[in-house]
Amino acid sequence: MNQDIIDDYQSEAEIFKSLAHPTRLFIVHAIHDKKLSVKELTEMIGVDISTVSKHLDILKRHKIIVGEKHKNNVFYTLNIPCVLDFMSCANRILNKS
Amino acid sequence: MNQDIIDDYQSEAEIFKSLAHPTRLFIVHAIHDKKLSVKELTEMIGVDISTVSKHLDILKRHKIIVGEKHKNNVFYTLNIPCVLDFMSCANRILNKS
DNA sequence: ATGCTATTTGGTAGAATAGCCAAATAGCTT
DNA sequence: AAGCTATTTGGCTATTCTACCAAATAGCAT
Repeated sequence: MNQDIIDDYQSEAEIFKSLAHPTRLFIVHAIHDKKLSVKELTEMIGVDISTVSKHLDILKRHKIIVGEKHKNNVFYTLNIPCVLDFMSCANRILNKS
Repeated sequence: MNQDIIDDYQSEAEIFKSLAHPTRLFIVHAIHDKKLSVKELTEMIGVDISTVSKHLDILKRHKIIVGEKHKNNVFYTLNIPCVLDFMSCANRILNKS
C-alpha cells in the first residue's frame, strides 16, 4: 500500500467510517432536532447501553456530535449539519436504481 | 439490536462503508475529472491489482462509480458528484479543530 | 457517607475487512 | 487457435469491528 495515499486520505476515511454503521446513522438522525441522552437513545435503539455509549464515543471523537453534561446525564447534539445533506445524497443514490 | 433501525439505515450505512477506506477515497478523487482504467489506478495506488479491482467492485456495487469497457480495459467514472461535496464537508470537520 | 441513576471502560467471542498470491476469465490481435 | 494484456475471482491470513456482560466511574440526592 502506497503510504502517501494512506496519509492523504486516512483521516477523511475515518469520518466516513465513523458514520458507516446503522446505529450511528440512526443517532445522527435522532439528535438532529432534539438533544438526547445516552439512556434515551439506548431505549430507542434497543441494544446494550454500553454499546450505545461506544457508538457515541466514536461519533464524538470524530466531532460529528457534541455532548454536554447536565446533572448526571450527557445530552448529545449534531455538530455537522452537512452530514445530513450527504445522507440525502446517499438516498438519491439508493433510489435512482 | 433493534431490527427496524437496522432495516432503515443499513443500506445508507453501506454507502458510507463503501467510502470508508483511503484507497477508495483516492479512487473517487482520481476519477473525478478523468476516466481511468484498473491498471492505471493500480499504478497510481501501488497495491496489487486484485486489491484495486476489489475496491472498484465495492464502489461499483454501491453505484458510486460506473465502469465502461473499451477493448479489454474498463474505465471508471464517478457517478455521484455529491460525494465530493461531502468530502469537502468532512475536511471542514477535520480542519476546524 | 450511602444509595441511586447514568455513563464509561475492560474483556472477550464472532463476524467482517483488506491485503497478497495464484488461478480463472475476457477480449483483443496475430 | 495461440499469445498477450487487462480484469476478476477464490483462498488464505491478519487485523479490525461490534455486541454482550461485568465492573468501574461520575455525580446527584437522601
